[in-house]
Amino acid sequence: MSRLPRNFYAQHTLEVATELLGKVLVVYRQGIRLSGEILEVEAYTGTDDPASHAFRGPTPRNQPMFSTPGHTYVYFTYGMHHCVNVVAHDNNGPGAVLIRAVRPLEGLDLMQTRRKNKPFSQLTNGPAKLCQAFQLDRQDTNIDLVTSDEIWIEDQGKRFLPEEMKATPRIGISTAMEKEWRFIVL
DNA sequence: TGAATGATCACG
DNA sequence: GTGATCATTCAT
Repeated sequence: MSRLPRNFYAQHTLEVATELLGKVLVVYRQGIRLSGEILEVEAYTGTDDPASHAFRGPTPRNQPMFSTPGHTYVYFTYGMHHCVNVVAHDNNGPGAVLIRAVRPLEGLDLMQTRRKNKPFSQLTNGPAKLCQAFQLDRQDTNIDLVTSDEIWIEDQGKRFLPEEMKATPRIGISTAMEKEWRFIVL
């Protein structure tokens, strides 16, 4: 159960994205540990990526994407949903990896309550759904996953073979559909 | 297939 | 200040 170190996040955004599959997102609050195995991610970079929030340069919202690798970037969208990213880049940024789905491991009862008693298969199978289950919002943006005592990512030794993973176009975007920067576990 | 629902940002 | 857009979810 080792927490991912800074140098894990300080690699190319695409590299971090694929390596995050199988890692475990942990939120520890009020004595309760919530966790889930990451099964789906998307990479977003900068001026080479029109679909990225950082494409047109830094703004108050996307500022975490330009900061030190290993921070969170949580944004609010569609007037009702939150999504959580991991800041990752090997230069001075920007770059982040959107966590789109996890497999619940710990804290399923609390997750199910927060998800309005949806079946287990639908607790964390979407970027805004998992933020509901883990109760992540804008207060949780720009948190350092390397040093925080509330949010971090662990390597529990899980590895996927190349044939167990797949790259596809990203979901819900209107540009850069040719980039296959969504990575899923089959 | 479309409604919900409001922050964000480019523009001027 | 205004309007188009939005890295989504859910019910119809």
